[in-house]
Amino acid sequence: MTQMGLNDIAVTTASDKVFVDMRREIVEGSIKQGSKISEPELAKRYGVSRATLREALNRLESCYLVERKANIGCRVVALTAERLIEVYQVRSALEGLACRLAADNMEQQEIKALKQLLNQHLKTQRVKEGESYYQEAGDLDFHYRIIKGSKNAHLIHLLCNELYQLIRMYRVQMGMVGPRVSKAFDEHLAIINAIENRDGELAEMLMKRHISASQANIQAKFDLHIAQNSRGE
Amino acid sequence: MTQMGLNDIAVTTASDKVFVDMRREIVEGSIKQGSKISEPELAKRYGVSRATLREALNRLESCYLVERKANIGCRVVALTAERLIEVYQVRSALEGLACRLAADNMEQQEIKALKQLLNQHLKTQRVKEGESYYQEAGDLDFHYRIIKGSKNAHLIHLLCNELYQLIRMYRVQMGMVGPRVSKAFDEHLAIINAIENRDGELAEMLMKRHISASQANIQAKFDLHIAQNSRGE
DNA sequence: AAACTATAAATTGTCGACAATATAGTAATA
DNA sequence: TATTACTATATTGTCGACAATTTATAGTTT
Repeated sequence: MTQMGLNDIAVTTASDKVFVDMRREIVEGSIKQGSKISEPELAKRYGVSRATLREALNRLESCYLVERKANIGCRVVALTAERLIEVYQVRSALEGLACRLAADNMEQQEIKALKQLLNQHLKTQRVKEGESYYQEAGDLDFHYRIIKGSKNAHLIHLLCNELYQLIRMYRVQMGMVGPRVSKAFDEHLAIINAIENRDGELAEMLMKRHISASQANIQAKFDLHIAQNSRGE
Repeated sequence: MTQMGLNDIAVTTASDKVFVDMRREIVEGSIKQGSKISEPELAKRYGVSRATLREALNRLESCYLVERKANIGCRVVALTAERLIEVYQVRSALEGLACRLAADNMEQQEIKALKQLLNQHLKTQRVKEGESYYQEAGDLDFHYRIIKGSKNAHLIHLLCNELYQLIRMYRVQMGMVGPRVSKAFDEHLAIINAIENRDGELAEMLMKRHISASQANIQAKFDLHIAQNSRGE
């Protein structure tokens, strides 16, 4: 289950590769948030020309991981509490929509498969208590499947390709591991049940709540981080 | 009121200019929807190098006006009925959110100014009956102000910079002039009233309906177009 | 005649170098 | 000492050329 479903882009060209690599490094924090990006330096580091690197930077900008200013340059996005709220407001609206559409458009078979996946998560999770990378991947996978179930290509692109890396970045860098696993599991279950009953309205509401809970969870970690850092730690 | 509020980007660099020019040509249809984009040809036409043109193409891709495939090239987006539905589902969710947030976050002064703008539209519209370019610009302006009133930077970017050009493209190329002006005006009025009363829930609902009506309106023109074209016209 | 193969042309991807702009450092002035 | 003006350095923007890939063409085979 390595990076499963994360982004099924065929990596053909050199700039594709640089894009995928940099994206991982930014999300995971090896390229630090808020840091300036030097084109000559990174081009050398990845062994490509500046043109190729810039192509990758453009795509990173498209998924909100870097910000660009003309004649000034590129910066890795800074994870602030304000931005977290903004992004989650958008995410909630969009995934709520996706979930409502999924209730109408998911095939019976897709629903069944997703329920099986949930059961499987339950097992693995119980076994690998504490180590929640599986949960991280599993949670993502769950959301991905529902989004795809909406059958709205534009929405799928918006969430899976553009927005999700930034959300992942928050989760990874805030160290989202842990205690929400079982609760999140129950919420997932309720959502898929609503979808199975073709109750779009309920599915949308449940998804929005689920995302709100997730946001609150990250927010708490965030405030903790801030407190630690302001203490000069 | 020329292109007012459309996109307040400072056009400094050469690729900026090419981006803005091409965007206009695509939206207005002088570069035809669905057509292949030849980099050498367009670079010559705009008098820039391919590198500069490609930079512009990347940005056009970010606002959904062209689609790119590795080693194959760039195509102008094709306006299909399916895509219209998809885009408007997303737009409805996002602008609904924006409207709800605006009810909380718009300054009293902004609300007042927007009401004045509406009154002004009413006058000009009555005078210039039929010629609805003003309405087109006015409608956009109304939506822009509410979106900005949400004070959610991510949402503002998503709608104003990324999504709106594609929506404009549908409206312009479907020849959206006309009979919906007075109805739309009343809907605008109801929305701003809800915002003034700080009733976010109602404001969101009204905005979603307003957008649904707009969609239905475009859809009708679209079906007409299809019918005409299939008759070999 | 249709379908497959091989070659030629054209298009996109990538590179290194130069031009334009911004930043850092230094000297001069109040 | 603080501030401005200027110079030098570094960074980004743009260009033209080459490499890799795709598309079009011609030729061959069944």
